[in-house]
Amino acid sequence: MSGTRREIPNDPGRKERILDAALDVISECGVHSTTHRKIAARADVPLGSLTYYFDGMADLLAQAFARLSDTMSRLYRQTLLSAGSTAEAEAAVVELICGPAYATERDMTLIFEMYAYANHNAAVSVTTRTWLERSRDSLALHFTPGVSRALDALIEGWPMHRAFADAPLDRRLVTETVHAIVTAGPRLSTDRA
Amino acid sequence: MSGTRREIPNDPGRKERILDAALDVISECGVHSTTHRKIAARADVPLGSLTYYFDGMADLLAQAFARLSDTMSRLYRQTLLSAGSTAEAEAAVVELICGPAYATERDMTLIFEMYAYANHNAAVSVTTRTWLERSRDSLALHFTPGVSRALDALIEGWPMHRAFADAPLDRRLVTETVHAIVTAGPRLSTDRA
DNA sequence: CTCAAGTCTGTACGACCGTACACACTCGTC
DNA sequence: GACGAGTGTGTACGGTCGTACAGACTTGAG
Repeated sequence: MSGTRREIPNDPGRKERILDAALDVISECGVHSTTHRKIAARADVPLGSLTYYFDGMADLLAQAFARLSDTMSRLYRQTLLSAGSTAEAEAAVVELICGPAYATERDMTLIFEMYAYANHNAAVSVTTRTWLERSRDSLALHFTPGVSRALDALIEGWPMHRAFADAPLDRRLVTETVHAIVTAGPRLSTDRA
Repeated sequence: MSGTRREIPNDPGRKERILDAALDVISECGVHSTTHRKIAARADVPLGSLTYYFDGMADLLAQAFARLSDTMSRLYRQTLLSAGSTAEAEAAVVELICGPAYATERDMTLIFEMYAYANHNAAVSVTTRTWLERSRDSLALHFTPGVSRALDALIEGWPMHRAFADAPLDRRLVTETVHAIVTAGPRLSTDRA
């Protein structure tokens, strides 16, 4: 408008492709052996692109994890939004814990990596905190704050065990545990939100 | 006995000091930026010692995490062994979730790092699996298998949230949730162990 | 003491990494 | 077509890393 074009990328969407490639590399190699070169190769972009779009490795990882967190939060919320009753919400929670849809092996690995890395990177730390808060907010659509907190802990902890156990989760046990917590709901104190 | 001495180290305990130093470095810097040199400096031993005692970085990390797992398992078991009744066992579980004794910031960070690294290292993967099994076995001293599994998930997941939340855990809520699960115990199926 | 056998270490090397930056390319404007 | 502002890239450099290894050191036996 003022004479010459501005800020018009030659290859739109490139940044996102790099972030997706980064998540792929992280899930396969772990943050500890993720490098610019591996990501560039995976995204099929030149090495220089990474320093062009991102301000160093820490920035790249932070944005990749932010993207992961966003994707997961959306899936999470959608799953709970689709529940029309408390009973359906309970089933949704069970699904989040047991179902392969929510926690693929890739996703679980990435979440582990994010939690670990968050302890050493301020930006990823707030991303993680935000993701946990959003989870709780989604649960709060159907449950009291106390129940939400308890279920959230369960949703975090149980797939974690599943990730390392050789046997699949016992769906009936999960269902009954969720129900026990929800049933105890009215008695669960909600000291602070 | 057969002529000359054998396998008598000049500096016994050195290996363990290196492993402790490694855990310090991991908790401070994360596996992703843990190096031989940082560990050597922290342990105040020459760089060459690390290659002398350990067969590469992966081996060093694996042994460090094995040491961590062992320490934690022992504390865990001791806490539950000291409970004389189901009520005391419940209190012990609450303590494990809320108490600062079990999950110091350093320990939580290390556990996160172990879980993340386990997905990329076979030896650490079995260490992690063993640690989870030992946790469940300790719980089984007081609870049915089903309840043990549910509580174990809670013990894993709740401190995880605590680690990133700004507010401390609501002890009353934890107590009541644990009680709800234990109370539901007889009804909790134990499909497979 | 002397002497091996075994324990340890200081140094150096090759590999790989992150990053900077000079240059090539693209495309709206004229 | 020519221009040039802004977009994107190939390469090369300094730095750090893991690791190998020649040799110094320790120690019990003779």
